[in-house]
Amino acid sequence: MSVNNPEKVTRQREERRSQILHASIGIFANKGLAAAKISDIAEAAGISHGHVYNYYSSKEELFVSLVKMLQERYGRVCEEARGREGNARDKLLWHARKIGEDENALNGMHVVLHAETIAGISAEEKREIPRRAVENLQPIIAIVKQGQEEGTFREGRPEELAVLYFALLNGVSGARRRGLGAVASPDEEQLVGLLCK
Amino acid sequence: MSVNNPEKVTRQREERRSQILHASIGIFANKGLAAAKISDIAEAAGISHGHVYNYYSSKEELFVSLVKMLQERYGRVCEEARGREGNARDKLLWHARKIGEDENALNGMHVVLHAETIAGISAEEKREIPRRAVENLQPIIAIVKQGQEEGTFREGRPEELAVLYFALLNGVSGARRRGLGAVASPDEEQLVGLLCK
Amino acid sequence: MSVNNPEKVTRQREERRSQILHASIGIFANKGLAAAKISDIAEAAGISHGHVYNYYSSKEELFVSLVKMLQERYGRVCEEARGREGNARDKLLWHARKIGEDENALNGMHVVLHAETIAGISAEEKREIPRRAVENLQPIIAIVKQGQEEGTFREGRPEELAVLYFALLNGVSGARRRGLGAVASPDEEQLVGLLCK
Amino acid sequence: MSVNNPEKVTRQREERRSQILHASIGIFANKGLAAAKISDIAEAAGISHGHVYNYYSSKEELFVSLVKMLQERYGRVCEEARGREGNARDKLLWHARKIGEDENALNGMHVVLHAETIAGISAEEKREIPRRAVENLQPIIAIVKQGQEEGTFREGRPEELAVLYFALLNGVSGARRRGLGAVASPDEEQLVGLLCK
DNA sequence: AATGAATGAGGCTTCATTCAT
DNA sequence: AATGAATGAAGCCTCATTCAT
Repeated sequence: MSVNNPEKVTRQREERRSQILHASIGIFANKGLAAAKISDIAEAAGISHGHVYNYYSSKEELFVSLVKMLQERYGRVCEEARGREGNARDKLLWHARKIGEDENALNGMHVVLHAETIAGISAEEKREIPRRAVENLQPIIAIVKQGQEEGTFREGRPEELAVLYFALLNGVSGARRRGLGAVASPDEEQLVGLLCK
Repeated sequence: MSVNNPEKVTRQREERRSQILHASIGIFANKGLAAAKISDIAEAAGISHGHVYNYYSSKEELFVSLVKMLQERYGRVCEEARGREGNARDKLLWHARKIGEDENALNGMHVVLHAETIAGISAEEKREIPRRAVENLQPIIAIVKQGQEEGTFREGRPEELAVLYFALLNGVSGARRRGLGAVASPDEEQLVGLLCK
Repeated sequence: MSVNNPEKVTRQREERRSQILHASIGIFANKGLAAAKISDIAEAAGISHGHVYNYYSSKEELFVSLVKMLQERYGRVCEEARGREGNARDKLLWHARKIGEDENALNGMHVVLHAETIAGISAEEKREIPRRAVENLQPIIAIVKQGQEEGTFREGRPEELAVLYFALLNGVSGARRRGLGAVASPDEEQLVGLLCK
Repeated sequence: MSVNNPEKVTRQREERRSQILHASIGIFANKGLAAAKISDIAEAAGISHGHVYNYYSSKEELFVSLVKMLQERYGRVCEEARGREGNARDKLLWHARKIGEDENALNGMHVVLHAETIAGISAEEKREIPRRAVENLQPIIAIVKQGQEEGTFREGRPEELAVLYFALLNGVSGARRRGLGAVASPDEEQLVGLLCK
């Protein structure tokens, strides 16, 4: 069957690539690139370790593919937030909740944040990562501008507020990933509230 | 000399331990425990790789010692901030600047934040790390309480505001460590300002 | 094939373990645990050094497995000797010849004899080794008793004669392994003869 | 003082060499050449590890010196046994007891017996060791001949009986070094008795 | 003489990657 | 496609040896 249906073959191949990629998020997030073993990822994906190499030529390529996918996915969420109906506060709240409720997204941020400092990936890819990060910040900047125009957001350069928002998002997700969640786990409303007057 | 002066020998030994420890901060911060090579650290410390083992019995012990030292040092800064003269805003500003101006402190936060999720360290040490993290949060919580009493800080549970402050500190230091610093680099005044009305 | 036949896979795995174990006898006998290199053993087994670790988790585990196997095999020879038809002298002669003609058995005695004094193996295993050694002495003791009842063996506590026999077996095999074989190489008949009147 | 008395300096140097040599017997006997650490030996000798190298240029040289010393000492005991007054049985009994009561001598046999199979010593030294061993066997052979002439010893080639005696001596000392001593510990009278009618 | 800090060669072990099945 | 046996590069760690004091 698959022999006779090249389109289906391609689709199945894409699905398998995606399966491996998603299985690797938690592994990379918890262990980092160096400590993550291909066999860990294969096990999480439910395949043999050798089979991973039929889809990705190396651990680094898998990692870079993952980072790219995560950044693009995160970028789409940012774009979607900006494009929503309503005021800036609601947009940002929707964004924070969208990220906060998705464990993969939280883990993904973690993965991405460490990708740049990492050895073993090509220089070109290393340049792409912060470029996409800056690109992904634009919709947030736009939302902040809207909020300032609406008079609900704090004053200050929108870029800086956007970075602070991103820092909060990461910091809070990190705190949850660790022990501080037991002390206090601020919700998204508080988080977004900090940017408002 | 060293034969005749045991006190000096002990001190020199401590200095060498400290030298290795400090040399390792940047390495661990940039690469993580798994990717950091003992030979990297030895090189940064200006000694041979074998000599490291005259001071630390393993890479893991070195890492755990570093995390402990960094947490204690961070804890002292937090305590000192709380104990200072003046209002809560000034205390927190002093704290943020103290951390922000010290590259080792920033790198150190990064090291510590990833220590807990890491394999290869004893269960006991793993428990100690979040315990010390929570302990170190107490002075910040106290400052937040003071700020709320003074009427300058936002309302909300002090614990949650303290966690948000910590998240901001980390997030901003992380953003500086990476490419976002080029877009915008919020200063400490803005950072602390978010917690104020 | 291997995919479809789990029984065969298991058997092949056992065979490979056994292959490594047997290859290691000569290495350990000639060099001892500390001086024996995993790469020596791998080379003797005809595989790469890394592959050894797919079958044994460490050099020590391999060594302990070897000692255990050798003791059990030696024990079976002792049991078989006791269970044979005939008088005590013939039984012991058969035993001495069985051991003497098998280079692996001779090397094996050598390995086992040094296992107990060795560092780097677990306390439990260290206790097991002399226990099995004593257990393996029992059939010899029984043969000595029979010989004394038949009136052909020397008087004395059977345990002590059995230990003397064991000492002779080892000592003669050791002498052969070394230079004294050139001077004189007593045969099994002489060896067993010493225990007889 | 020592500056002014070169003879005394030489003597003290010899004493220190001897001290190290004797301290090393137990270490080498228990661990073997490869596993014995210079620091173990230095500790047993009560000096610093670096100081050992003021007396021996390498671990191998120390080991070879030890083996030589032990063989010569053993040779003197053999010679003395042969030269004693009395019948062969008493001579051999005296010999066995002399060796048996001296822990260093027992450990020493153990050291020597493994010296030949060991790597890391020069080819010339490797040839010397069995040569001295054969040389040391001569007095025992002479005693055996005397015993056969006296009619108290078993028949057979004297060389072979001497080798058997040596095997017994080693085997019994080995059994004592290990667990079999708990089962039975044949005394020298029994040991020598085996060679007699 | 005596110490122990320092070096680096070498062996153990892991795991990314390949490849026969 | 899928498996896992097999390889070997690379990093941890030990310890023989050197050397400044």
